[in-house]
Amino acid sequence: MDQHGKVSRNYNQISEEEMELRRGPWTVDEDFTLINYIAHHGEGRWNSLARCAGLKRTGKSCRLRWLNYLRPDVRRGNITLEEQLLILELHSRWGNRWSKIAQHLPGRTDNEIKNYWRTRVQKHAKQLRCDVNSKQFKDTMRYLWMPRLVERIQAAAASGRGEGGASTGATTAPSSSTITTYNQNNMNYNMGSSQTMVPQPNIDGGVQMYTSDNSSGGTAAASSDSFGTPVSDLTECNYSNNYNPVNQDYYPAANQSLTSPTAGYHFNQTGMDCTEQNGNWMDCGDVSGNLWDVDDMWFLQHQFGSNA
DNA sequence: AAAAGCTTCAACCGCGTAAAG
DNA sequence: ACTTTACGCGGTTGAAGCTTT
Repeated sequence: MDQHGKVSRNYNQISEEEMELRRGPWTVDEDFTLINYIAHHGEGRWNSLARCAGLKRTGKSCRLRWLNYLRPDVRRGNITLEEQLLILELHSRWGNRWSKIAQHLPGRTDNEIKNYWRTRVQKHAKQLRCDVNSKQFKDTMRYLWMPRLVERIQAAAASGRGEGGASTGATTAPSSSTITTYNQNNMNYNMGSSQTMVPQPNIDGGVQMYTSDNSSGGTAAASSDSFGTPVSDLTECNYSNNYNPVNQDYYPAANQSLTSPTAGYHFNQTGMDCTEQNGNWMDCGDVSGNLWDVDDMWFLQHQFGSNA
């Protein structure tokens, strides 16, 4: 038997109970049992924990349930703009190192980030008919999506001022004073009062952590994040809207007259400004056939001469 | 209203590796 | 030094919910 076989058997080694090991979704009772047991005895030693707690589960299953779901500091709900930006940045740096990426997103699990990547980002790559690992796609992320995200964060922060709560907690955009510079590998995006961003030579090559040094991005925010967070990922282009974390509604931005994020950027396109086309940048609910695609296709074709 | 298709995400699996014996 | 055990990571799956037709 190989190593894997051994491991697999170890988690299920209680032969007399093997037949009655439960699998699949956890029940409320099981959750309660696990929470209670860990509250009294702590984590770790998952196999014995499962046995001692009287759970008909493998240690592996208990560990996963606890880490990804029951842990008190786990954040659940929609990935915020800052988190999206961070995920894109860190993934471009580390690839599918989900747990490593998750370490920089307090309260988020590697599983959740992985799911986000697969369901949102990879889906988008698929729609653009390019490989998620291709240079084209990576550059599209870097030069198109990430600047957009930065601008959206900035816009959210701007409109959030005076809204109360819009800059509290990790679920919302940090204030503009928090966001100063977004560093990518080779360039920075200034996040001053200007709406446009100009790539600049990188200074330190580091990753700007929007949430980590701010206590609002830590576990405190996690525990208070029982309400959802903005539905605002790459594929849901509510750019013309803002999110009210209090009532969880989107509302039209009052003084927002944003141009395309690509406008003012170095690869500014002509004749493709989405604002010109419909007067409402990315006024769309989903990516399918929307302006993201048009923009992205344009970018891919002009930047690389690709027929992606 | 119902069926079909699609999306999301919790849970599982296989594997590598560190720690313990 | 070798074997066994435990843990953690990344990939994959499938059920449930949602959307579209």
